[in-house]
Amino acid sequence: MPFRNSFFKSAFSVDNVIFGLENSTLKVLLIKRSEVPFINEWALPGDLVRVDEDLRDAPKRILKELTGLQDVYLDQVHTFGKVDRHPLGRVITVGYYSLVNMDNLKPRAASIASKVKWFDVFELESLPFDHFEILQKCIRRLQNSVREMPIGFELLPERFTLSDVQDLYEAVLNKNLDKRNFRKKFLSMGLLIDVKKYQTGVAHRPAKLYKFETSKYEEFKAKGFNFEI
Amino acid sequence: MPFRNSFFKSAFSVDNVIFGLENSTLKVLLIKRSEVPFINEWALPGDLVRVDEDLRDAPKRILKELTGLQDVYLDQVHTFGKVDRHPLGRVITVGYYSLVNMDNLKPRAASIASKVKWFDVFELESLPFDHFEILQKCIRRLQNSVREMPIGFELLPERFTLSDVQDLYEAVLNKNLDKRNFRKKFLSMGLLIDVKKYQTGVAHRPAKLYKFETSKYEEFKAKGFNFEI
DNA sequence: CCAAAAGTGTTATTGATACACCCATGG
DNA sequence: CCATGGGTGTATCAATAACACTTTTGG
Repeated sequence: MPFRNSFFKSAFSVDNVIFGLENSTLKVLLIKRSEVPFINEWALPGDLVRVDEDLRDAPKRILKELTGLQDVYLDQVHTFGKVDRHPLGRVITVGYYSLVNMDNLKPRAASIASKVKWFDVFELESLPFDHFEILQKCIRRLQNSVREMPIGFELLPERFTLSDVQDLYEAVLNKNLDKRNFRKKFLSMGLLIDVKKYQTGVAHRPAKLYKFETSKYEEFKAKGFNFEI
Repeated sequence: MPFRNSFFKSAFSVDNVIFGLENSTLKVLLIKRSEVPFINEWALPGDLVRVDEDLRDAPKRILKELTGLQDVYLDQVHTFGKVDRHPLGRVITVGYYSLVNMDNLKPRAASIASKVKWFDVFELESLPFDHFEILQKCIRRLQNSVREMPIGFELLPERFTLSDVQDLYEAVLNKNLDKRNFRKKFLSMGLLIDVKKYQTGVAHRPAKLYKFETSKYEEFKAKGFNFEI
């Protein structure tokens, strides 16, 4: 590898932890690498930050390449900079996580990858580079965020039931929550709008459908809402 | 400036927000820059990360150069990467904050600075580069940390009174707290050891002295203690 | 009529807030 | 004896946690 000593002595990259929700399970989107090192292994999607590109635009670009999505929730989590974290040179990487709605989403292999695939977050046990550590930090950050603010609606379809929301919270926190307490608390926040419709075609009592009140959400975000579930 | 187009197309740096406490006021250590750009202006101490240096070691190095201190509390806060944040080239910077005990501490001008000086955190209104933004993020991080875990003992002398602790919290949070409630709550955590001594030479009833129980602290940190004041 | 998930209230416990006076010392 | 900060307890209110049964639909 001529890498370390040639054009590229040091560089910065971003790595993206893209979360989705499927069957009440928290998923993460990985790519099958088409480049050395770790070619053909499943890893976090990432790329070098271009010299004329704002740092924050790099994860946006990757997200758009892989999913076609723009304007998704995106949060910077931590920067990883061990000298030997990349076997081919000095690369400091900034870890971001984002939340996307998996409905109608067909991630496509982009230039950086030969394949993309969703994986169960809590079943992964290792990843190349320090990607496993990055993933763990992002999970913890997501869990903390979800506890203190009503985040994660990005993971739900446009109209959803209260049980969907609870499933989401249980998937993210990876634990069960009390139904009555959850509903009481969540409804009292006034973030949900009753759309006056019900589920159809389900083999049980159909649930009320809600949508999400964006304006209230922004208000809460602005003054740092304290949400503890 | 030949900077932008010559050896240095892009680089990463760290910037350090070093907090101290003096007269119940939260302070931050700034340096008077001895280099372009912004020569002779007061700014956060920072430096490029060396190619063979772990990211986390860079703020440690700076801290040691300026204060002689090692093993101080250090937390990575955020990475700043606007294309134009540095006028001479592309520099992405990682912001760290640390907490140091100002007693017996004589910060010295190091290679990066002609002078160093403590400033009142809440009186600063602007700084060069995006340092003001970095400072603000670090303040918020410190405030959140202090709210949810018993952090900040690094800012106190080895033996202190309960009022010292309250002063610390008030300085960090920049607001007044109820004395009885504070004491009740703080003592109930069991983090303080009564050293069975009292202040001397004060013109009022002398206060009990405490020291800090490190083992309990580590225990709390490990399981993510929930401290809300 | 059975299976499945939706929906609903009350009680007990815990934690948060608000608040005012006496105590020990130095000067 | 005065000024200064140290030290203490209670009552109210709000939030959290624990807990079980009825309802509506499809098959």
